[in-house]
Order: sequence, then C-alpha cells, then structure tokens
Amino acid sequence: MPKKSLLDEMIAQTKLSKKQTDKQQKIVEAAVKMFASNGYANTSTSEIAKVAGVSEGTIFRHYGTKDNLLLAVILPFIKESLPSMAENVFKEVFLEDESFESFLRALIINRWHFLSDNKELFKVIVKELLYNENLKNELLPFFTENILKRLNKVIDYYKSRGELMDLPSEKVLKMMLTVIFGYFVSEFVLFPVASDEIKDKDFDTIVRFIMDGIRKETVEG
Amino acid sequence: MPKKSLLDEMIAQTKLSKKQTDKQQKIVEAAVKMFASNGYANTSTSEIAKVAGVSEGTIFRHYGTKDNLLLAVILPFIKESLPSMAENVFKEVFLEDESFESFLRALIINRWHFLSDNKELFKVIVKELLYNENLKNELLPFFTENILKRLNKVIDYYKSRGELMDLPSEKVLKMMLTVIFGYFVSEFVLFPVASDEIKDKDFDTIVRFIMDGIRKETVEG
Amino acid sequence: MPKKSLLDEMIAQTKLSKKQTDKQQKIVEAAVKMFASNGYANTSTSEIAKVAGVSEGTIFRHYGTKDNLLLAVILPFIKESLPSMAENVFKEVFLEDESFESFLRALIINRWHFLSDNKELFKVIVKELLYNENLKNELLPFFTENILKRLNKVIDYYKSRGELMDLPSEKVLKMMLTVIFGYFVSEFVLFPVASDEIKDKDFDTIVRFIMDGIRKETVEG
Amino acid sequence: MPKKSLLDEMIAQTKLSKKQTDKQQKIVEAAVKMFASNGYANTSTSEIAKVAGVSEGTIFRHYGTKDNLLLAVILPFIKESLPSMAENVFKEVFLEDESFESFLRALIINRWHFLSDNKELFKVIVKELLYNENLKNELLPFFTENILKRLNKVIDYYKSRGELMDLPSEKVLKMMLTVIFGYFVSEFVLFPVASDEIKDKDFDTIVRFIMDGIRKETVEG
DNA sequence: TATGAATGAGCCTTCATTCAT
DNA sequence: CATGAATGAAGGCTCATTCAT
Repeated sequence: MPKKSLLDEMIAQTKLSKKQTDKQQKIVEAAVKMFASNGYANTSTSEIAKVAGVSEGTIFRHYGTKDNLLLAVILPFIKESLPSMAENVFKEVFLEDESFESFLRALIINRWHFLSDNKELFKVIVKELLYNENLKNELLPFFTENILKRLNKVIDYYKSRGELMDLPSEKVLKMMLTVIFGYFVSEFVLFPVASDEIKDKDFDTIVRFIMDGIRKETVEG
Repeated sequence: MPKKSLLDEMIAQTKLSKKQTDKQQKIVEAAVKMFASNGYANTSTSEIAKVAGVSEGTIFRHYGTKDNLLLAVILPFIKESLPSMAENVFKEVFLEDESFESFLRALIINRWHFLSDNKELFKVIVKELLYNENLKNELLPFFTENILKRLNKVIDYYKSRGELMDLPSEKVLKMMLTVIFGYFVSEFVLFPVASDEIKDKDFDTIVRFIMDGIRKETVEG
Repeated sequence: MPKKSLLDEMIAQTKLSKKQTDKQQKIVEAAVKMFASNGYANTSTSEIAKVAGVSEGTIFRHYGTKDNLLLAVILPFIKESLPSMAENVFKEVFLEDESFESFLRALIINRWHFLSDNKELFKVIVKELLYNENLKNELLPFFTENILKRLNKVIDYYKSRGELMDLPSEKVLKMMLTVIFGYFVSEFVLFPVASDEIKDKDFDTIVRFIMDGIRKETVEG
Repeated sequence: MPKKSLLDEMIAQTKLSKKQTDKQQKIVEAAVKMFASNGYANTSTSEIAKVAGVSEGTIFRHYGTKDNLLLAVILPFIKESLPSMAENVFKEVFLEDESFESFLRALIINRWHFLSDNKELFKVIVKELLYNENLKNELLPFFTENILKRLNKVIDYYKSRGELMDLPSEKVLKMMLTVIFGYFVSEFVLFPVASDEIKDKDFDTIVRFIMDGIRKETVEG
C-alpha cells in the first residue's frame, strides 16, 4: 500500500510532535469526519480537499496517497496513543487493593469517555477494520501486544486472588471484551445518539452482567 | 436506491422460486463471494462478471443496478428466510418445559450452524450494515419486528418463571445479544478459521458466561 | 445504413400492401410516437418494444436495424404517399380557371389537414431531417422531383397569366414555401396545441401575406 | 439538468471574460463543430476530447456533464449576446426617420452577418431546439422577452405611421419572422454553402416579399 | 414466427494522482 | 509549500443486436 518512506516520515513527525501545518490539521480533521460518516471508499479526496479548504494537491503533497491519509488518520491514534495510553489507563484504573469489579467498572468508564471524545475516529477504525484486510492485519497485532497481554495479566492476578472463575484467562478475556467492545460499537457506531449524557445505569448493567450473568440469584436458605 | 419494480420482481422471483437462470445463480454466487472478501465498494461489476463467467451486460439486464445486486444478494436472505426462519427456530429451540439455559444453548447452536452454512452472506451483511446507512435502515426494523419481539416474549416468560434476574427484558436481551452477535462476528467475520469443527466448549463457555458471568461462585456455607 | 435488401423488401411490402402483421403495426405506431416526442436518438428499441407490447427480438426480426425501423416509419409515408398524393392534391387543388390566390388557399388548407392527420409523423420527419444527414440526402431529391417541379409549373402558369410578379419562379416558390413550411413547423412541431380547431383566420392571414405582404395598401387617388 | 452552481460559474466566467484555459477553448470549439454536424446525441465526449486534443477527464473537470457542455456552448451565446445584442442591433438598425422597409433590410442584413459569423453555433441551437424540449423551454422565454417585445414595439410604431397594414402586430410579426427565420435556417442549417459571398439579391427579394408579397402590382390606369 | 436471455462495445462520469507554476 | 489544471484508468450503466429455443 503506502510508500514506506513517506509513511514512516509521517509517523516520525507525529512522534516528534513536529508541528503539523495548519493545513495538515484541517485535512486530517476533514478526513476523519468524512471517513466516519461515509466510509473511506465513499469519500473522495476532492471532497476532503473542499471541506478542508485546501487544494487537492496539498493533500497529496503531504500524504502521497489516499491510503496513506487513512493511515495518517488512524495510525497515530493507534500506534501513538495506544501504548502510552495503556500505561496511563492501567495506572488510573488498576489499583491492586480494589476488587476486579471495581477495576472493570473503572476500565469501562475510562474507555467510554475516551471513545466519547473520539467518536469519529472510532467509527473510522471499526468500519475500516472490517472493510480493509490490510489495516486489520496491521492493527490487530498491535492491539494484542499492548492491550491483551496486559489485560491477561490483570485477569491472572484476580484469578489468583480467587475472584474470577477458573476458565482459561483468554476465554474470560474474550467474553469480557466481546461485551465491552460490542457495547461500544453499538453505542458509538451502530446506534449513536446525539446526547452526551453519561449512562451510569448502563455501566452498572454491563459490569453486573459480566460479573454475574443474567440468572436470578437463588437465595440459599 | 433501487427501482422498486425491479426489486420487487426480484424478490417475487425468489419467493416463487421462479427459475433463476443458470447465469443469475452464477452472478449471485460470484457477487456474494467477492462482496464478502473485498467489500461492496471494492468489487467492480466487471470483476463479478468475469468471475461469474458472464458478460457485464447480463448483470445489468437482471439486476439493473449494482446496488440492486447487493440487495438481491442480501434481501432474500433476510426478508425471506428471516420470518419463516424465526418460526422454525422457535419451534425447534423453545420448549416450554425446558430451562432458559437449555433454550439459550439450543438457540446459539442452531444459529451457529445456520451462519456456518452462510458464512459469506453473513460477512457481506455485517460489512455493509456498518458501511451502508440505507441498508441499515432497511434491515434493522425488519430484525426488530421478527426477532427481537419474539425473544422479548421468551425472556418475559422465563422471568415470570423466576429464572432470570429482574432487569428490564430489553436490557437482558441487549446484553445477551451483544455476546451472541459479538461471538458470531468474531467467529465468522473478524477471525474466520477454515476448519469446520464444532466448538462445543465455546458454546458451553458462552452459555455459562451469559448465565452466570465470570465471578467465582462463592461457596455459601 | 440499411441493408438494401431488407429495406427494399419492406418498401415492396408496403407497396403491395402485403399485410403487415398486427405486431408490425404496433411496432411502427409505437416507434412513431416515441420518435416524435423524444427523437430517434433518445428512443431505445427496448422502450419501443415495451410500448408496442412486443419482444425486442421481434423488432429486429422485422426491421433488422433501428435505423431501418426509422426508415420503415418515414419512407412509406414519403415514397409511397408522396407521388400519388401529389397527383391527387393537384387534382383537388389546382383548377385552371381559378386564381392563384384560390389555388394557394386550397393548397394550404389541404396540406394543413393532411399534416394535422399525421402530426407525429411530421414531427419525426422534421426532427430527423435536421438531425440525420443521410435521411436528408435521401428525402430531399424525392421532394424536389415530386413537389417542387410541379409547383414550379403552376407558378409559371400563373406568371404567364400575369398574376404573379416577375421574379424567377424558383425564388417565388422559395419564398412561398418558406412561409408555408415555416407555418406548419411552427404549428405542428415547435408550438403544437392540443386543440384541433381549424384556424380559418390564419389561413387567410397567410394567403394574404404571401400575396400582398405587410405594407399598407396606399389608396391611389 | 445542470448543477446550477457549476453552470452559473461557467456563465460568470464567460461574463467576466475570465481567462478560459487554452484547453477549455479547444473543448468548446470541438464541441460546437461536432454538435453542429452530428448533433448532440450522436457526439461522444470521447470524440470531443480526441478532436480537442484533450483528455476526456478534462472535459468533465471543466463542465461536469455533457449536458453542461452543451449549455456552455449555447447559453453564453444566448444569454450573454442576446440582450446586449438586441440593444446594439436596434441602435444600428432602427432609425426613427427611416421607413419600415429600410429598417427591415438593415435588420436582415445585420442578423445575416451575425449568423454568418456563428454558423456552427446557429446549427447547434436550431437542431437542439427541436430535439431537446428542456432547452426549448429555457430559451424561448428569453427570446420572447428580449426580441419579440422590442420588435412588437417597432411594428406598432410603424403601424401608427401608417406604413403597415392593420393586422394585429403579433400576426404581422409572426409572418415576418417566419420568413426571416425560415430563410436563415434554410441558408445556414439545411442548405449551407461554403462560399461566403453576400447575397444582395436575396436580401432584396426577401424584403420585397415581406413588404409586398408575390402578386403582380396591377398598374392602375 | 416470436421470444427474451445474452452479449459487448461504447457511453458518461468519477477519482486518485501528477506536475508545472 | 501550495495550487489547481490535467490526466487516464476504471467504473457503472445503456443499448442495439444476436441467437437458441
């Protein structure tokens, strides 16, 4: 897909926080919005240029390829934010002396806010993850490396504390993530609502569901 | 999108099992495969024609529009199978004297087999559901009407029998479906595997997860 | 354009009044209407077939070519009707003992009725005469041969009787025909009106205009 | 038909004589020629591109639509030239102290030269006026507003001076225009000749015909 | 004879990309 | 750096025409 050199340069640039031009910022902003609402394939570079208030040439001067622009939109979000993010999240959220349930609730709320601040980007990533095999193959290992491993450890930890059931950690994790990710997709991609009200109840419901399922607790006599 | 007349005719044709030409079948087959693997937007009618061993004109003679071809691929699956399917599924799966857990397991296994027989189609639908707002708006009400309502009743029933916890049925349902649908998407769309081995263990895991969550059952003294 | 053989056969058929099939009649009817309102180039054979209630194949079985169908629509009207028509018209209209003015009025009224009965066909011919160089080159000589020559003689006759001014007959004729033809085109092609009321007044106006122009007759003292 | 914005821009561009690119000029030139000789419907954009020595994409970058290209060819001619033209023509041609006959002769000669300079364009307009209902409906009101009204006043004026006969002015005008327009169509569209020799005789003939018709002036004794 | 499925060339149009300015 | 005119490959679609039944 992308010419490695340009892409690397792009990433390097983001890494070093080299100042993105005003124009570059506008381009990326426009691209995010339009990719999110119409999908990558249905968004033309000329439209992006128009919305960004920039000439089409400028887009290609900076990103070389439409494909590259997509990566420029997604990768910094993933490759940059994800690792350091993971770090921070676990600092904020994983407190050894708390229960797994607390951890779970904190994690969900934390990520919910993060995605709520990055709705559009999340849409783009979800859509293209399904649509674009290349992207999938590029992103998933990254995700596994940075997130899954860490979460696995957490689960192991709580299992060792006897809070979680005895299934293999990956299975526990998979179930858990299916619910959380499914919830986010439904919330931000499939059935987004304008309002920004925080839905405490939903968080409780999810946490409770993950922890205890839907069976009525039988009152033991 | 589609000219109603042609589309209706297409559906009518499917309904009555009027003989689809040999060529029509090949076209739809090719389309399903290619839409599934590359996505609708990245599949050209000329490629479909080539793969189907048919002239491009033939595609348009039968379906009028590429859009229509997509619908011709998806809608019969949805609009035709779904209602009668729902009927049958519930007959096979919902036995009043069984527990909810049994019902749930039966449902999951039943649908797993169905999707396993229609992997490609399922891929297409999931991908386009995210990518194509029109399609989403056309399919979702249908799904709600035929499936959700019915499931809601089932849940109400088991709630009245005291097997399920006291959350509003829609919330119970939403959680449940998130897991099941998430599992299917992961299984057939995101991380498909060639092998067709039935995964009993997974079914058990899911059922158990939905019913009881991941918390270690504390042994009550 | 047309394969001579088929075309000749068509004409021969018309000539001999060999029975046109029911279907053929419907095809030609539909074609005339649609060529008239949308033009030849904007009318597809499939539309004609649909309107005629006939399969597309049938059109080509009979006419071989869309081009041929156009000719089948126009030529019989021209090549058949025109000569015999001319004959009759002049019999009806040209009475040696009448004035040129009477002849002129009779001619205009006669042709007006004829075209009024064949509006659609006239539209087709006028439109395609401009649009289709081949057709023009085929039809004009025919017209010259059958109509112009005869009219020229009539004008010569009346000139010899001192009723018409001394310009070369062709010029007189050209002026005269420009008005008449222009009137018919405006009446039937450019600004057709639904109503079929005969417009006596217009006929008078035209005749008067052709004969005497628009200058106020100065009363000679 | 056209996206208003692009079209307006095109017209604005013409209005301000903003520099049409070299390529644009070539495109329009080629289009005029080919539309004139083959008609709009029989001219493909790829042929135009070839003749203009331009890529097909360039045509659509500038005109967006084949339809628009037609309008870009015709409308500036009509909407721009016509009003200011009308103004100038009447200044040059209508001198109050001259006779109607002088006015008529001057008008015909003036317009003849104009059309002689714009033969191809005139062909295109006449052909498409018959073929394209939309265009007709767009152009005619314009013509009425700018030309007919003015001519009507002129005729009223000369009628009041007793030079013209007492028919309603519109009828006088209609007759007159039928002859003039018919003459131009015959001259430039139906039977164009290569030579550019000015045909004084014809002008005289027409003027004389319009003024006095074809009847031999009877010498009153 | 009539049908209508099939064809494939050609049409208009879009769009990512290049490059001279 | 930015521009925007130019490109041309590719796309969806139309349509006259053919041919097996």
